Amino acid sequence: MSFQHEEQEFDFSYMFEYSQGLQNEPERDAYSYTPNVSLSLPLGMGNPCLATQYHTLQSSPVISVSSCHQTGYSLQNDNHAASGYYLPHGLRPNGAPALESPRIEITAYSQYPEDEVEESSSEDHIIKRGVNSIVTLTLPNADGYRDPSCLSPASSISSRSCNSEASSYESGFYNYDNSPQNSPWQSPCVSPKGSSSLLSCHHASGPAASPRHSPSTSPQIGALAEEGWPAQPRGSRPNSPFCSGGNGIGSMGKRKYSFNGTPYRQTSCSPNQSPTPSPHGSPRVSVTDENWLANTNQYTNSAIVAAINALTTDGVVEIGEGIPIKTRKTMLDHSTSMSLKMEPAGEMLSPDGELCHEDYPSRMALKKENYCGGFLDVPQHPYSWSKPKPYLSPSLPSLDWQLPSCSGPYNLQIEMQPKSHHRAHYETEGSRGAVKAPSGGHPVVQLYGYMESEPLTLQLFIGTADDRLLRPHAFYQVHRITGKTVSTASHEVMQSNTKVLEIPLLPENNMRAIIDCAGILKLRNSDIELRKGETDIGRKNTRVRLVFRVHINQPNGRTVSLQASSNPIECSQRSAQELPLVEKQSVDSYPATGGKMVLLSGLNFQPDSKVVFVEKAQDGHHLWETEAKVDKDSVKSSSLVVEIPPYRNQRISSPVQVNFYVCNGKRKRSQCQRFTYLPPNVPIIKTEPSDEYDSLGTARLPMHSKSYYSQPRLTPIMPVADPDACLVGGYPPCPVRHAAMQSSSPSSSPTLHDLSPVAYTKCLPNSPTHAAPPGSVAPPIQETPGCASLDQSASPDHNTFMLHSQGSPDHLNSPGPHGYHPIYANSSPSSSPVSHPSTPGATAESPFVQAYSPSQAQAAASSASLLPEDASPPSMAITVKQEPQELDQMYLDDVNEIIRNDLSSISVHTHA
DNA sequence: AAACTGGAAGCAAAC
DNA sequence: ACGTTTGCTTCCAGT
Repeated sequence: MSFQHEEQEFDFSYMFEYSQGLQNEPERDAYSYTPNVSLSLPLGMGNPCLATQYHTLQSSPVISVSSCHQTGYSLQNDNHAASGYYLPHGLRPNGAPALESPRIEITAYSQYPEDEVEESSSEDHIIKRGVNSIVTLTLPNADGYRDPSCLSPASSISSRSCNSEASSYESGFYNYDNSPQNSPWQSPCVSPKGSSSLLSCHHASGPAASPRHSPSTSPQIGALAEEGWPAQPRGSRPNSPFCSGGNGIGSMGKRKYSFNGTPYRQTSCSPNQSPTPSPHGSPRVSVTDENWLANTNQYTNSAIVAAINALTTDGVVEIGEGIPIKTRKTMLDHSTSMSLKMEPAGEMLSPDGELCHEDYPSRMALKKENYCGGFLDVPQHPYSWSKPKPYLSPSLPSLDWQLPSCSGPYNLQIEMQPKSHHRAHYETEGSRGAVKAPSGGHPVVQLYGYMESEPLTLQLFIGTADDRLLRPHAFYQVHRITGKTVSTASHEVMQSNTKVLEIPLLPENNMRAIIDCAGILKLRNSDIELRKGETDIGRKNTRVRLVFRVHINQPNGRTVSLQASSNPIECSQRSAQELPLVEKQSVDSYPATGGKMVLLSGLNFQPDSKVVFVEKAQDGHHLWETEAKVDKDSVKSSSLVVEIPPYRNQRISSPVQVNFYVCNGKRKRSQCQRFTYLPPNVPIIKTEPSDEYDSLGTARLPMHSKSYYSQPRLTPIMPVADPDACLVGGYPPCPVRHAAMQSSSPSSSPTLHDLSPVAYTKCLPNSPTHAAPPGSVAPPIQETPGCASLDQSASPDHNTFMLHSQGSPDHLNSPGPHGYHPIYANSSPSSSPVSHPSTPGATAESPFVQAYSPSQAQAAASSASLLPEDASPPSMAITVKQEPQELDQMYLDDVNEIIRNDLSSISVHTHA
């Protein structure tokens, strides 16, 4: 943490630079995006909102943001769409799109002195900022895979950074954390100089920034300058943008010698980067008033941006026009700034910096256009990818935004989930091939409900699989696979330092794509950790998810963006070989009396494997832990039968969500799997037998498709239901389809986020569907309506709590609405799973919908706020960290433990 | 020959 | 402070 100061300073410098750059950039605007962008809206509309927000924000950024959004929404014709986005975003207090927020801030600063900004609460200023900020977004960053600026620098909380984060959470900031990437807060907060903090987010694009940094910075800069680090060709060792070279934490020592040994590295890197290792996280913790202000500002900006995005996404044209050209330009610039990694495949950078593929099918070109245009609402013109196009319009939702998997008639589903393990390759290695499906084939993604003849572009990026909100993974990048064996065309683009693979979704193929062109690249931890603003730690952070997105332009000019994330994928060699993995469980819930045998299917089970049920408080403390009885005789490497232990309290009046994991040794634990204890009188959820079950040959327990990773279907806790749905713009959530695999779960459920569940819960009750079965393989689970709702409600523990507590009531409450979104948003990630509507068209409104229906943004908001209370008032008190529900806990656990320790909170251990 | 794969050595961080 | 364990990267070699 000592570094913080440095960082802050750096940030400052960055800001400086950035702002300058921005200003200079005016030219770029090239495209005015469309009306959509027009974010104007917000502005326009916004004034009121903004102003309000602004104030609000200061107090609680989150809230204010929400409100804005809502307001915006309400204003808009379609609230839905907007809402959708918001919801997802919601989490981020920043709400806003993480990425954006940072950018915004920067701009603002540049134009407006910090002082002014902070001081002035006037709407005008705000507005301006918003605008500026937008512009800012465009900032070129070059850093490689992850944009410091945009992405959450600190974003990922993971680990240690968590500490700080944790604290932040407590402080109520945690929301931000949620949106790690985005959250401008992260780094910004830290800096004492509040404003500066904002800056911090951005990476140093320029050397200038570096000055402050320790000398070491240079490397980064250099790297950035060169290419954003990703650019390097495989063969050559790319240095990661941040070379570890040496110093700092990042250096971690490892491979310092690399010099000798590995020529690659360092070379490019400047030896000195001192990255300020300290994760920004600390900053959060240390939020001071000043910081707060700064944050607030950011926040505000973020909020605005978010709102804008939302609107934009929706395609609200009206708004768009208001936006200054400049802004747009900036945006463009930004795109330009984006570094694309060139691949042999023939991709070309357009002058703009955009990546173009030669080989990409013409259709794709069209799509792309749509893609770009769509967001922007720019009239679509067919263009070839080769054309330099402004990269994503600002309107596109940030990659760390939580989006629903279904909206209205559309439903984006992962029909075939990827295998739970895929050894990622380092840049120093050759490709290790495309991610495969358990069957030997490849993951399959399909968009249901799309009847147009226009091809669409399916985006794919590597997301996190921890308990926090889904966001681009800092340590992994999707890698485009080409060759004879690859049947799917694709092309890469960089979006906010995250490589995104774009794959055509063709009507002739029923909008179905076989993902045989996506591998996973592992970036050196030291390189990433050195990045400025990066708070995530790479160690043991080896689980990822494939995140798919599709943006559908609507006749009304709006764009519906859907997202589906896969089950978690373990990417480390070792883990894949040693860690137990639970893919399915025959029973998701059972009365507190326990006693029922549950069949677990998965990998790496051993005769001495133990199954441990645990219940944790929101703050991560163990409330209860007991080892279940394993039927040693039936243990197979792929299956294991355990007896559900009785819950510690036989008198529970509502479902209680707990977790369990398989343990092969001290540090060899599977991710936590969810399990719900039901009150004696509650009907048990009915599960359907799974195919696998038979295959296992083991007990005849029906298997739930759940995988650890998979979203919890049943579990109320999980955001499963798709928050997404709620989120989705414009359309009511789709009935869940459950395809199995779906990604569902957004594993993302970040600790913080878990909140969503609450909202979730409420929504869900009605919809029976949410539970999503695991992948295609598993049959959907049948839930009893009652049960489902119950579960969710039950879960209040986690879900609900998280939200409240974390956010600190204030957030949520204050603006009312906001709380909402954030929550949902959070959940959404995970939710995705839930959301899949089985039938594309199905319209059944999900509870969410009702609750959130866009039009009623406010209502929703209010409701949202209400929900939490209802759901789990108690939880409110609780705090902070959520436990990862589904996702990978292994790693997370470690991280969480660290955090806990830091927090020094008292833990109660109850051992059964 | 190139792209995958599987395995493991070597080193540093975490225990 | 020291030894052991764990995890990360890089290499090597086989398919």
